[in-house]
Amino acid sequence: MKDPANPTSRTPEDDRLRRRIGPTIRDVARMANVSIGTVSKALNNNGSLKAETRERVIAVANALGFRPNSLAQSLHRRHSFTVGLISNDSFGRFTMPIAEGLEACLADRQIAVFMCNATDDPERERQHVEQLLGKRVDGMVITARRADRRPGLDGALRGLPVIYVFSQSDDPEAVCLLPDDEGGARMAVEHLIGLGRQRIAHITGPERFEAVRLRRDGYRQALTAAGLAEGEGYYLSGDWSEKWGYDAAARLFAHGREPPDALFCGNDQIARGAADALRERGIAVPEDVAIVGFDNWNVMTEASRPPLTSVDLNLRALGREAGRRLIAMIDGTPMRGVSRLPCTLVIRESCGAKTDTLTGTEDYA
Amino acid sequence: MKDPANPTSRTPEDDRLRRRIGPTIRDVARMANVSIGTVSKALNNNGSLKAETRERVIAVANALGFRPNSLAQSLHRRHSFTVGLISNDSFGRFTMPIAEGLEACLADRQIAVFMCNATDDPERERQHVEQLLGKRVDGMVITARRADRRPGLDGALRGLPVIYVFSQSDDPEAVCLLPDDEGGARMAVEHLIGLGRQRIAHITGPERFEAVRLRRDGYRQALTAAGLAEGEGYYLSGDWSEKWGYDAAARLFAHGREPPDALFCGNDQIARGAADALRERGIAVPEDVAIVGFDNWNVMTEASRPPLTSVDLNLRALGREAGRRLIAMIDGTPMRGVSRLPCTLVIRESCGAKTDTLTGTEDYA
DNA sequence: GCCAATTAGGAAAACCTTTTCCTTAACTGA
DNA sequence: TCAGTTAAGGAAAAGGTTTTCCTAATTGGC
Repeated sequence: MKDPANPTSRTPEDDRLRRRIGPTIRDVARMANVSIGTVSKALNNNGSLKAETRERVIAVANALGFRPNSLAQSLHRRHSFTVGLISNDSFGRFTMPIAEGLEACLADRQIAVFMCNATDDPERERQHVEQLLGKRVDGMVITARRADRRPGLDGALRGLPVIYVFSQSDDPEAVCLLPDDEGGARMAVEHLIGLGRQRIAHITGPERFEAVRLRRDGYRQALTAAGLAEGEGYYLSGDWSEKWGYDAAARLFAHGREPPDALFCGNDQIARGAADALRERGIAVPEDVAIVGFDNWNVMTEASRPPLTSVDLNLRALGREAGRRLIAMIDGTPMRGVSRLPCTLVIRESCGAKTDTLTGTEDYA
Repeated sequence: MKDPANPTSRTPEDDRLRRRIGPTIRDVARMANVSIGTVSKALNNNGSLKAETRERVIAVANALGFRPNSLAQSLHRRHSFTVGLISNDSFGRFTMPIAEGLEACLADRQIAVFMCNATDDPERERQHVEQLLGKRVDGMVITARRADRRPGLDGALRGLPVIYVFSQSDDPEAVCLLPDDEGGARMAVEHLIGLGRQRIAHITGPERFEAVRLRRDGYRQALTAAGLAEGEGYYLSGDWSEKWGYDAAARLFAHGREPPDALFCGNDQIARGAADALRERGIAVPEDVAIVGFDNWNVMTEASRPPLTSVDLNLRALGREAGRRLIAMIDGTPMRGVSRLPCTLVIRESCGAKTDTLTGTEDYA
């Protein structure tokens, strides 16, 4: 049904197509009476074109609502301006702030983020990696893998920039970004010592978490540095729940022997549970016992009575930094090894100091 | 520096390139001694090829680790197998389960999800939409916009499938998917009535939220249907915090007049605050007063004493359904209007019934 | 008024696949 | 043996853009 009088006129059916798909660079070229190469040059501000031509082309492109096809651009440029984020906690409480920081950083550079949830299932992870590689992502971020470090994804992604955030890899060459749990704990306990506390107990989560071990180490370092002894039975490892905090505190204060004058807790839920236990026993917080939590999860810190002093992992900052490093790697800067970013101590009422915010010092491992 | 004896041999420098970028269909074709068309046919299982050829090509492709370039495929197929998700609560507590459900549904169909955070800023939203359109997404999901409905994004995305989840649009044609707040509230209150409660109060969040108004309506419908009157001062609107729940409960039970025998709360934080207030007054839950919360946020429901019965919004299911509908729209099925998905009542100890899970009936508006 | 140098813009290859159409060869049946 | 099918696979266009190379036109210098 082609019009033999005008063989180039694919306008009728063409137009209908375009309406669904948007105008292409050819449409702009035709309207502006130039070649498609010229349009490209005008829009990307290179080549040598008369100013008038450039402006005219741009005007036509705007009038038509032309939007360059990123897929075609990527195909040619060998960069997709796209990265993948593989989460393992089902987009949980930890992945969210990381994703937010990452996305904010990358969005500034016009890089979009594919979000995938692998739920710690190696097979799903593999599928996602496969898909992302097919889509030619420029880089990849892996977050919140479980304690048990799995072999890297190294096989498939030869040379592709990858960064593990809040998560580790077996590969010593891998780039990992983590919060400085040890430093954060040390800071919290030093703060308590600075407030005159001498008998500081530590109630925390399951030891299979590296974070638990690191926070414990930080706790002990601070005690040792101040010449304080760790009281008998003052280190209590359980699960991450309020109930455990409540029970552990009850245990600490039920004994006949001298009770602690401060509790450093492995997370805010534990801290809140402990605070509840003390309140029910008529032990005043912070007067009799100071409490410091970990995570600075405002749902907990603010609802706790009194509001909790807590260590913030700065996950948003972690995400942003991951974005920066990934961009650097994509731009060719070589990177390797594990870095830890400082935590921040957010002071509220439960420790007896005046409200403040203290940030740890950088401590790259 | 071309080898005149073998003009097609781009192997030396070519190979180095390939190593970074991976083999292309040409490499497979060359290795298998067939044309690229044949490779394509072999891998996509169409065209007419001898079984032996097909297998040989596939074997070569595997050996080379060939991974088709999605960008090139999309360019040709006019489908990118990609959708955009624009969140407005900074990947908050509500977006995440929705995203999880959506991703799970779409991943089954090999569709990847771009996640963008607009933080309720129209300008950022516009930028993200622009970027996504450039990337030629097949569809778009908008979540968790604020109460104040903003004009649709309708201008730019002529004809692109868009679905609003947990969020509304001015455009009456827009496809919206929401939880059935009203039905969920009705179910909760009917459940309390069924347990013999007669004086049921409702402590809830700020009235500017449509969810608050709908839950209140459901509450009143259930009372009316059972021939019960709403007690004087039994409806209390405040903020979403534990503190408000605590204060409101204190107010309800401090008065000289007859106290409620059940509390239906607008969210779990309020419910937990109320439970704390009652416990401190020596009022037994659920014996003296039954409590039902809303959101079924396990951090709250499980830490509350006793554990909270609560209405689950089924956000994961909402996300999955959004995925299904988006796929349908992409496949050409026309859709419009607002749908609401049923909530589920998760029964724990705070209401005095035996542990159970009840799902509301479908109720499409 | 002529040659060289510069400028403006076009043509076409390249990026990687898919798909349509076409050619060749082998096979079928008479 | 020959015409007519069918099977197998190749060639090339298409998809939308960027970039390199090239041509034509303009300018400047003498």
